[in-house]
Amino acid sequence: MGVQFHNGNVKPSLHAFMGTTLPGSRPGLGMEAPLGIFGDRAGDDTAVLDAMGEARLFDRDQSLFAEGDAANAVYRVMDGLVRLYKLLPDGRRQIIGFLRGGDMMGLAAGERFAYTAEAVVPSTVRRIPRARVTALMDERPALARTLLAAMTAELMAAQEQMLLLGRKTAREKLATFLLANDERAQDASGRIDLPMSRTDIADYLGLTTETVSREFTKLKTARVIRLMEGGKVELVDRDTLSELAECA
Amino acid sequence: MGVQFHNGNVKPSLHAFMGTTLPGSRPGLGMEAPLGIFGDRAGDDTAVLDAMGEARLFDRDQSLFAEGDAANAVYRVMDGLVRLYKLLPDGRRQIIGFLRGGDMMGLAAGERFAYTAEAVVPSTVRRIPRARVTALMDERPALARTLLAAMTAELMAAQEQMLLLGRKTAREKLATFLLANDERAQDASGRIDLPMSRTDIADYLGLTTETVSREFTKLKTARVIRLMEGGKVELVDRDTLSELAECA
DNA sequence: CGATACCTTGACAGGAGTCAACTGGCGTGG
DNA sequence: CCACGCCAGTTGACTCCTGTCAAGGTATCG
Repeated sequence: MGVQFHNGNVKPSLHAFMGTTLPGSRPGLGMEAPLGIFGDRAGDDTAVLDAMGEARLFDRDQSLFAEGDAANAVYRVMDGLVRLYKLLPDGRRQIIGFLRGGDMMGLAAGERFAYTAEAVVPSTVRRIPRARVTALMDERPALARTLLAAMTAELMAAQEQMLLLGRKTAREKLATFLLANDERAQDASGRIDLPMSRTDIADYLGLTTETVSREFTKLKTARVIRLMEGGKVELVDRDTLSELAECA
Repeated sequence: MGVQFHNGNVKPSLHAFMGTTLPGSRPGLGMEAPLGIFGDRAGDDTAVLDAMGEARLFDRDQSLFAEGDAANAVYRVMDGLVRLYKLLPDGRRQIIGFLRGGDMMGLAAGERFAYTAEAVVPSTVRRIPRARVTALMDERPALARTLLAAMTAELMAAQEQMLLLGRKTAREKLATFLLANDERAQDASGRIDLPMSRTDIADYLGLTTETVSREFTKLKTARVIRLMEGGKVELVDRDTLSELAECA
């Protein structure tokens, strides 16, 4: 008995993670800012931010900050991969985003962080004190617009993720995840680099490790993807994957 | 056999919906802006916004705009209740937020809206062209900060909702929902006004109508809540409800 | 090369979904 | 005014997708 697939429409997939990629910075790495209310005049204000703060290397599983810590700074991932997550009292974990090079975090926080940030692999992260950011906004009002555009993108991604978590099946979730990463994490040979564990993926998609593993296997058996060494994935049949993702 | 409850910690619940309540405006109705990076100098810039645009009455189930429409304006709910939702091609629906008086929407949009907005009950909504907002931001740079604070609150609520959708059980979801509304939708007698249907609640919590109804019944049988006429709910035992919500 | 962590696979269980019937309120129209 | 139809809500019976528990495989690393 082969894997049975639903029918569905082929549509562009969601493309953004929770991380705020500043438009105009790191061309080719960051996602494009939506051409909305704030994005129309986004300059390269981020070049200023990049020169600020100190870059630091975080080891695998080392935390940048924890839920409840005072939110005194914003962070910018230069290289590597960072996970953001929230916990329930009994230990259930929901990953709310993965951040890659060029992404920012910590902008959307109150006095204290509402989530924990950890390096998935050794990662270089720049820490920028909040006072610096506010001061810079005073100097350059355009920066506020840039940040608004970045937060817009982040919020839209969050809404897309709510649709996924609330209404998609396990298979649709994984297919959506793979296609989202197809746009963000392709290496030179067109393969997707997924350095995070099955548990991480499960906690991001609202599933268990076992279910993620089973769905990976089914996609592999159906020749839709190929699992390569080093956690890389090759998308063999993107059309089928798009159908499976049920993207709006 | 009575309803069996889990044990858990009593913690403050999530309190915000997807709507962006502008801090400083409509005291007592809007939620407080987090005292974060942008909120520290949020003035009453929103008074200016309130004077702009035209207020209009929308009937029950009438849409303000649909997913895919050009995002030419932002909207502010003056009175009533509005639902925001996304659809999958096959009709599955995820409500990403309910907006009450004082809430804004449409700030976080690209060229086109990524969700549909509909009045749940007859609602008065102010429509403010985007050009007005951008112009006003040029005049008053502080407005950008206010908007950033508002979007921060919205994003934090979205992340809390991701935790709910991805990791909470049906009972925990409903308990969380009731407590969230306890802070937002209390009437004079301390009861919660829930004008939306069971289907709306289900689509907001990632459940089905039947499951929502069953959990309501269980809470009622356990004397934790009382279902009143007119869609009102009285929270009899908030402590138990907090335990059930498993809020972090 | 052994220890450990991660992944995969199998067997089984259970929570939520599906399908269906029944109830009650409400508006409409005979 | 009351009957009817309609819709939302509730409840029951049953299904099934995903979770749980457990075992075995494989890669990594000291």
